[in-house]
Amino acid sequence: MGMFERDQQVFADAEPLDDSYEPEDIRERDDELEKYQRALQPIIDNRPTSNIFLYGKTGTGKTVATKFMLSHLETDAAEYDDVDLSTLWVSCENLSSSYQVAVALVNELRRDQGKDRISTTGYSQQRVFNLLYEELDRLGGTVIIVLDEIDNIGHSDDILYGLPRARSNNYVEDARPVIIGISNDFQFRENLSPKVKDTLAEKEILFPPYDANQLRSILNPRAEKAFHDGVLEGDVVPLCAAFAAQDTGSARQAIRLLREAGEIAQAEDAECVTEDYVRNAQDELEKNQLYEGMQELTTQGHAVLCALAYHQSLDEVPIRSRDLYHRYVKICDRLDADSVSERRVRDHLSDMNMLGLISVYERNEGLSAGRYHEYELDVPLKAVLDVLQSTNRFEEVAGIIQSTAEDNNLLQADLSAY
DNA sequence: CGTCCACAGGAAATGTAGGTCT
DNA sequence: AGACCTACATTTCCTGTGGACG
Repeated sequence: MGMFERDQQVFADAEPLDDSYEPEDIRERDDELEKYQRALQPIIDNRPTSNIFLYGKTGTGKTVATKFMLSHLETDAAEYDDVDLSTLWVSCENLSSSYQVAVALVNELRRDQGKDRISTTGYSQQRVFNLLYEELDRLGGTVIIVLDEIDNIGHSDDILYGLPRARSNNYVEDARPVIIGISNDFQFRENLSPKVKDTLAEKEILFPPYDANQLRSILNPRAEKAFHDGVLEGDVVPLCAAFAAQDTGSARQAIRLLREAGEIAQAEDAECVTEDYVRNAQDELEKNQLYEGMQELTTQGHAVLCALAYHQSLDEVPIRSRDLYHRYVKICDRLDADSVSERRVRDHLSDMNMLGLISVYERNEGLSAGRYHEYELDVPLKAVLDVLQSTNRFEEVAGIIQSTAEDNNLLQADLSAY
């Protein structure tokens, strides 16, 4: 008997629970899709088309709706000889500036030609823009440019200024760029420079978070395909929907939860997926997220975390940033590592707060002691120490902290909670 | 009601490491 | 080789601010 056997007790076909799955119809987004369609209609009519911006948190259907609309648009456009349409999709997930987006666009446009990809540094911005206009012109016709997760470029929004004007400024002659921007961040709109704002936000479509009912309606058809009949207990889908709704309202989160619950059930050779598996899945996913968050910190981040863990092990929390900084410097000295400025440590602390690793309390004692923040771990000390101990550099220090914590009986409660 | 503490956090400068072009 | 480009972490400099105190 092999170590790996095919085991299909629970899943019939896990694909509908995959992140990349594209359902053939989109549920609970009728109004948004209708708006979207109206915004794209001029392309078929060969009329000038506004740029479109989609806003909404992750997992609210922006990307999936766009893929859906574009694939319909492409098939329908093919029916008309005088409509020349191409689409271009760039995810800005790892692109932090207009420059990088422009490079990515050029490389995407060059992909099917034999031409070389261009490098991500070295050229001047104008040069990259010129290359981009050149490629666009060669393509010609209406070119839909989807910039997914565009908020990643932050304040550097030159490309959003340049592209929409490329035609009116005669940078391109044969191409009509239409930009579809997708943003997870509401505030992105506010932070755009004014000259960009009015051109770009011509048509805006808002994707609000899903509520529990909507999530159920999204999950049900997928669940039906993914699992064998009768495997899912009645409460499972509603519970996944409820967890995701009260947390983020994200369909992605709800789907992951459902899949994880199924995987746990399958791993345990269970006959059916019960509510308990959903709860386990929720814990498991949360735990993974925190572990990953901690592991991906830089050495400096680890040192800051280590300093906080030290104070936690002495039960000296919450601790104000000044004292934490002193401890951090001592730890760096001991590890023979460079230490960074207090300002930079504040940034690391703020990052870790965003990740949900630590909690911040604002204190204010007026003119006697001023304003300051106090910090404490928001994850079990044991979990932090595990990560640090698996990081060469911190192995020894983490060991010392662990024994201190044991002396003070500060680890037991953690283990049961984790 | 204004003052003023001690830091939070914004903005810009700096340094180092990548690259292209002529 | 030297001029000139961006990226990214960090430093430097600074303005903003909530509430206890007077």
